[in-house]
Amino acid sequence: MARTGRPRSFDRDAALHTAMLVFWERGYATTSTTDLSAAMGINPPSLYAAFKNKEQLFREAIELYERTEAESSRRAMDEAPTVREAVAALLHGSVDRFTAADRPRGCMIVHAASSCTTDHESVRDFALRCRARTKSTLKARLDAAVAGGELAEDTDTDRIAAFYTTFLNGLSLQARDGAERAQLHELVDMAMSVWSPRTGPLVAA
Amino acid sequence: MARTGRPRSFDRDAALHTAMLVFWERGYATTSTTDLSAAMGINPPSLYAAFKNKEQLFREAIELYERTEAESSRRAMDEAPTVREAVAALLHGSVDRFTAADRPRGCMIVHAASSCTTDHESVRDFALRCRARTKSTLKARLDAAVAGGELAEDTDTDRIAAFYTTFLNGLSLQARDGAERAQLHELVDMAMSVWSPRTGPLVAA
DNA sequence: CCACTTCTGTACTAACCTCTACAGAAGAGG
DNA sequence: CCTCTTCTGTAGAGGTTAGTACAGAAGTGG
Repeated sequence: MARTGRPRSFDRDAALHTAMLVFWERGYATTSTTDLSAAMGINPPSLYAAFKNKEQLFREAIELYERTEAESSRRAMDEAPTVREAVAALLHGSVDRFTAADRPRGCMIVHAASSCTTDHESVRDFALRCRARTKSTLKARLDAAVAGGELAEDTDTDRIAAFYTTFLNGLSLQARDGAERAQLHELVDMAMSVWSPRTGPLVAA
Repeated sequence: MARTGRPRSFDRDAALHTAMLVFWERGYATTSTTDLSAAMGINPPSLYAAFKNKEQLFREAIELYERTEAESSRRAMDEAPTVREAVAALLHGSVDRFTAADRPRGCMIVHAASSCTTDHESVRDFALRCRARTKSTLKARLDAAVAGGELAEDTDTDRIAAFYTTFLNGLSLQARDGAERAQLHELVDMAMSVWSPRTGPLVAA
């Protein structure tokens, strides 16, 4: 049945998208609801009616980010013919996203995490789980390659996933510090040189 | 001549050290002067008289951090007999510092940076310059190795320094997320496997 | 002892924070 | 048209922020 009552005067999805950009740019704790309501063009009561409160709005913004931004990395990985190309696609794709001209630099989730303190533990934990998901997605792709015979049976996929996740986080910080896109792509090439076909990345003793 | 007037009732250096730990743990924007004055055991007027304001206190805290923490990395690099060992010492030493039980996890400067927004541009720029210094210190060590014939003449020292700096920032985030010290050391070993003696790290096309 | 200087605690300001009460506006159903 | 529901803008409550005015305390120099 149709909803009764006065209809909402703004597009909820568009407003959420704007909120995502503001949080992405400024982090969680350092973004005020005044910033948000100004950027979204919505007065506080409407904002709270539509999104409950600042924390819920942030969670929805993160979920939107994962559905759009992070999903593109995931798809690039799935479409790559080899594991090595999958990892390269993840890293190079992320560099492109981290340095896109029309969006804030770096990864929203990496940035959000560091702007949270012990005061916002639930938000912090939420962001932490999101970051852990990136690593496990990568690990799953590596495990599939082991299962498919593309990587040696004894490959330490957890360690490799941790290595590239760590590097990826570093790239996000560099991007936020203003590093050139081309330089970041070069760094990805360097990180990929850890890789040797079939045996997977070399692991020093 | 001796200073006249009522003497200060607290140890300024000890108070600054405490402030450093609080900023390190909580970041800049997300630390309130109330947090600081409580942790330091000093009432606001004394705090402001001794350190001028929050921003100046933060700058002094960063400088103290650099003099103590960052300096230990620098010394480890200088004492290493080879470049490769110097880089390894920098990374392994940083991992130990990032996961020390009696201090906040990760790098204070990396953390501080992300907790700053456009509102605190002067603080942000200050932290940015500090991070750039880490890279140039590393680059200087690599350049010295080239000059001394330890690395090939055409080694791209800037790129190598950028690579390890990026990785180091990633390690700081992992440490803050609660990664095990042993695992981080393993990741460092992986990053070092990019290295091949004399020619320096392999750089893929 | 006294003047002078500097620090200390109390108590405060002005601005900002997240969030909301309330009255009126704008639609749907009858 | 009238009622009922839900949204909207104004305006502000209650708390926290960075920073300070002021009176008194605690030293030094004479």
